[in-house]
Amino acid sequence: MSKRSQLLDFALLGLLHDGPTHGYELRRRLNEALGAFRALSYGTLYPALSGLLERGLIAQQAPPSTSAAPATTGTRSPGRNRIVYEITPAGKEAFEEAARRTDTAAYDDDGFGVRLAFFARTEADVRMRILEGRRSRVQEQLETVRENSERGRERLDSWTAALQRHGEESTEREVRWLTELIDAERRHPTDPGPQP
Amino acid sequence: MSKRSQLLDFALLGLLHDGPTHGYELRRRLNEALGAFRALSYGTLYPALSGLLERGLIAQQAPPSTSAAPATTGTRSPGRNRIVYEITPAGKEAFEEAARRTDTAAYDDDGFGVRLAFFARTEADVRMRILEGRRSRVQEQLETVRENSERGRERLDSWTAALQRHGEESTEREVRWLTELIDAERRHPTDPGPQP
DNA sequence: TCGGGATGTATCGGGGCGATATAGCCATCA
DNA sequence: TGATGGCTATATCGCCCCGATACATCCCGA
Repeated sequence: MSKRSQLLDFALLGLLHDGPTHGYELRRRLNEALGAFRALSYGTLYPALSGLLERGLIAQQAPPSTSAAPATTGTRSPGRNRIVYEITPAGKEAFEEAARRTDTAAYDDDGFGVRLAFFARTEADVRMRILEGRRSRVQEQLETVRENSERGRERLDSWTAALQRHGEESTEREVRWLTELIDAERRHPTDPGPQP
Repeated sequence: MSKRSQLLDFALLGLLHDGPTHGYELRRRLNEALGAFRALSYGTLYPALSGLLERGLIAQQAPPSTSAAPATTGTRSPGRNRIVYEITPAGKEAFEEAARRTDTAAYDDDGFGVRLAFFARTEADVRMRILEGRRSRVQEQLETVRENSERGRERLDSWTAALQRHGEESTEREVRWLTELIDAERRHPTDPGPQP
């Protein structure tokens, strides 16, 4: 179980927390929420769902037409054959527990976006720790980038320099953005934000 | 041969075009040039070098101490045993040819940074096509992101909205940055930039 | 002179991604 | 009506990338 797949499990459980849906819709929702940051491919989605199913964190509802025994995922024929999944109590528990964690995985490029997307279900103090952790992480990256561009200052041509400057400015922007989020959070410490 | 590894080959050949070096240094240089955009891991670097070696695009110089026959890469013992690579004529040719291409791979997230890093060895008209191709690609992404955030406007909480807004603004910034590069290129059409 | 940190090459397993196959649903139009 | 094509939907497979790890050497300071 890699960090990445843990993250994916978290995201899927979070989406199913809002109600039962099928795989295709889960992908659509996740890509909609994460937008420009991350996309999810089918080659990742369905194995992840199988894993969650095996561990009993989600369950599939009875298929509408086929009244026979719910076929194994493996023997099931592909095609437009909707399989609606729902979260189990164990799944809810796993999600709540994961939402309370503040691992370094919550700060890195892949992790932070997903965690932020489920902030509405995250406690206020955990939110603050994640935001601050992410900010210091990005600041570290900024320093590394600056050292790099300093070292190669003389050697690099104008286009490479432009690339580095753009990267540097983007990183600076992310720090400012995070600071704004943190300040807003401080002003309204327990505001869970507008929820559906 | 995937798009990605083609790109990596291009980058390695470009670096070796400046003179012979060893693997570790190649990795350092590439990460220095691409900075915040892309990192290169060892698990990717050495197989790529082996591939280039097999295809005769690069060659390894005789090791300094071991006077015996140059051992196969496989049987070679690890450790601090510098292997200096140099580009071959066939390698130079392959690089020049790749530098002339304007595939869609030159516009995507991974590809564009690498191509830009070697603009000094790219002809002016090819540079312009790549810059404009990249810009229209990013503009497409921007529209997709906007459609997404439009669709989920009512449903999403404030943090997810903040994430999307940040992504949207970052994409807008990239478009402006590319426009600046294009304008500068138009003003000085044949300026190859400051070279070492 | 001894130890630790930077330098350096190499491999391995896990798993994500893109492509592809399959196929039901639905609108359009001759 | 039936043929076509595009969207929805599940599923799998191979390529190859990444992170971790191992191993080995160099260099510097205490």
